[in-house]
Amino acid sequence: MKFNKEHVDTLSSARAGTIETAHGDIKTPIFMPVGTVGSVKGIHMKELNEDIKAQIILGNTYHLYLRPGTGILEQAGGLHKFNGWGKPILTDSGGYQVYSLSENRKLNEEGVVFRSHIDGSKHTFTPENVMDIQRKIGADIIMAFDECTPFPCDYKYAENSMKLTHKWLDRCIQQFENTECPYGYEQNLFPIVQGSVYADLRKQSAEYIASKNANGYAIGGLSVGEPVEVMYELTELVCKYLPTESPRYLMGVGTPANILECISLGVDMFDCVMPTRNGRNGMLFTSEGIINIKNEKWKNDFSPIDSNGTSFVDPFYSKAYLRHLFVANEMLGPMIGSIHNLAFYLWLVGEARNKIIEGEFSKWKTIMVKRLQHRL
RNA sequence: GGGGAGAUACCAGAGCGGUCAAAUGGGACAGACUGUAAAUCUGUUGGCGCAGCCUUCGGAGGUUCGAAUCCUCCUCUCCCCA
Repeated sequence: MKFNKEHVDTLSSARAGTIETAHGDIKTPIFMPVGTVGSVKGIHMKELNEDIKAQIILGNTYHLYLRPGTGILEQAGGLHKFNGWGKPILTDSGGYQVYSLSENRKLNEEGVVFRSHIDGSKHTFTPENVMDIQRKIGADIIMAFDECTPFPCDYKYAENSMKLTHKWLDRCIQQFENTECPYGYEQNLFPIVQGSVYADLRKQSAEYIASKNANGYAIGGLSVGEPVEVMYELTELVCKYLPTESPRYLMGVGTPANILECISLGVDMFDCVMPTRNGRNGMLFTSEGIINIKNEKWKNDFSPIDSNGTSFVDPFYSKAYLRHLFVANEMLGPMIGSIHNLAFYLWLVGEARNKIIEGEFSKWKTIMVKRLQHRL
């Protein structure tokens, strides 16, 4: 994998570049739609590709391991062939599930024992087998196994957790180097910075991770409930210690405004369930602000969802019609909401890239952030 | 014509002497959602000067310290038989 950093903003740390992978190039900054179980919920590959213009999507190790299982994925020839997405894929390691499914797991030095949320069966995840699973899934970018710390999190816990994540990283690297992709193309392992909300731990973690000479670096453990200002401060801090010549991935972020702010801090890659989950639940992100399409005020608004939108759904359906679909509990409503939001997110990062290249990013960002947060 | 059942908040429907401004669904309205256990979850849904008070359970009377709950009559609905 190669990262060509093409432009750097003069007034901020924003960068525009290209990541070259075995399944094609990714123009950064980029937003990656989340397809946990191998499916971006409610979205056809054709829409994802042609309409939303996604360049890379996510999958999840924990979920794909449980269902359909690595056996099926190997038989299929990897996730790309299984789900029909020929472009790059990134898989999360299950580190987020250590946090989100904390009720259903036991953590120790060796790894994590999960009690399956599907059938209650027990499954041990270690840095080694998480690498093996991600090899079999066959994603272009695979993530180190980490513990995403909760918020709030006391210093001692954060410190121990960070040290554990570092030890696990070394084991991940070891296993990664001793194995290869069963499908014959290149995979890349991204290490993850932890350290909760503590600046000294974050610095320590970033420096540790940066020493690993990886093809990309991720920032984890943020957007788990801490104030946004804290998230921005720590992202800024961590970016200072991560190599400038490699892509940086801020995991799980975020709102459109979060993304623009963090692009300006030097982040290149983002993923978040927000455009799909919130889109399914009737919350639309637009360049004019946020719409709750279920609200009564849209019932007789026959104007387009977004007349300047980039997806075919935007001028094609009216707000009144989309509201009707949600109120009537029609599955088309959540599908349109998801397509719109994803297309908007991809438009937003594409526009950010253009502005960086044009040297207009900082000015544009300031105006956009205000508009994006406005509630319509 | 004979016999039976019932009328409860926007709708359906519990409640069958006090702990009832009235369960539970649905609907309506609003909110939440950040590496997805989520087509999910939460709140509000008689009025007000709101830790209290006022007016509500088809209508009118009555019994009782106290009635959505018991009695009488009235109005209306549904079911069965002829």
